[in-house]
Amino acid sequence: MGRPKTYDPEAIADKAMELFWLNGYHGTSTQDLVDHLQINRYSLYAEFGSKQNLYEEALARYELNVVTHNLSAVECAGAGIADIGELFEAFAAGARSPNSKRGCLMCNSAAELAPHDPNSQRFVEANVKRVSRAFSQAIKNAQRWGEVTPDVRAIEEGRYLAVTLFGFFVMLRAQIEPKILRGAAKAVLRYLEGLKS
Amino acid sequence: MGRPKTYDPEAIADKAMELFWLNGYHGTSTQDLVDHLQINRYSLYAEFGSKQNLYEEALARYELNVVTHNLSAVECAGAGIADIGELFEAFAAGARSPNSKRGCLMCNSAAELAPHDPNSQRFVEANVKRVSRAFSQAIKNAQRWGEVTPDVRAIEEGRYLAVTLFGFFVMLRAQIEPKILRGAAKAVLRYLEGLKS
DNA sequence: GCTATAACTAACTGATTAGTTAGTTATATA
DNA sequence: TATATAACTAACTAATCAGTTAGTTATAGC
Repeated sequence: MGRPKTYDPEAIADKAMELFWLNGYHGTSTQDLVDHLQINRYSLYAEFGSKQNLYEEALARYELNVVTHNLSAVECAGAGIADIGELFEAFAAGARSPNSKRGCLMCNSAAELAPHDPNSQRFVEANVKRVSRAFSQAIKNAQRWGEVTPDVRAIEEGRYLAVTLFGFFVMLRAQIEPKILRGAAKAVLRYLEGLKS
Repeated sequence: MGRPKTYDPEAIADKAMELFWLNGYHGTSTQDLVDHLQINRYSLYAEFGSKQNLYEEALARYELNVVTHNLSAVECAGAGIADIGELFEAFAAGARSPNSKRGCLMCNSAAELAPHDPNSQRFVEANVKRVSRAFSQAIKNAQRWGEVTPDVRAIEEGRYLAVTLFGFFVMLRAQIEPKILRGAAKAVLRYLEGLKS
């Protein structure tokens, strides 16, 4: 009963995610949200409670949708070294493209909010662990079928690749010259080759 | 002539740098600056013009003092592979230490302001290039005295290391579990060893 | 069609934002 | 010691911040 909502809560959260992703938490005002989301101020607060809460909703949806999409090839059961390399090449290829300056919402949140907001910190840390595990799992896969030598420490290498990926995200967001990322990606590929022998 | 300043402009800029470093640009209000710097509101604006201007002053001083200090071992003429490794080990060792959550001001600026502020972007890009060059120069040094094989592409590897270092900074700022950075640092050391053969 | 319910509109709150200004005070020079 | 100069204090501005509220409207169930 009662008047039905004229908005779709998930669609609103997705649009909020886009705004926070591009402009950051402090760089996105509630007025920006009201202006760009198809929702009025009252309903925004009735639905999400606070700006902070909506931001956390955005982080959750980013993890669920964007990260899952970006990591799909590396997280799949048959992932190997080539899939890791292609991930880095793809991000390097996107340098200074229209959407690249959004970087990664988790990375942006790490720099802007994580040191002062425990909730954001947990989201970021969970994301880092997920990415680390995805990489190390892909390396373990490659070890299982003999592509990578058994002496390689998959967990440490996975953490290393995760940290490096966050470095790529920072470069994308700062619109650093593409040649920097292309050079870095080439080095990543050679490093990955080195795991094989 | 006229009444003398009761403050030291450089000391004020340094304190501003500390605040921006810890809390970010949007996270530091002019009131915060007035409260924590030994300067009154009028003089703050008379001396620095605007918050934005003071922030750029802070970036410049960070580059001049902090970055120069952190890179000193790698930028010196006799730097080699060991100096690069020690740099990463030192940052990894600082994970979750009191000051580590400041991360790196250039990295924080990259995530918060660079995509929307051309001036900040230039500071960040210049810093990335400086760090890249420092690493590649150290690799070239090592090649000159035969520590590193001549086929290693020093420039690309330097860019790679710079990107990875920014990844470390993000992890420090987000207070990620120390074991992640320790694992990553170990992998960096093995990677550096790999340059030798 | 009546009524309970919940979402709507739009104006509002007090706090905080970056930045300014009028009037006061301290010093170097003459 | 008189004066020009520049930094000081403290109150002020208009805009914006996140969040609230009173009154209106649309719908589902009866």
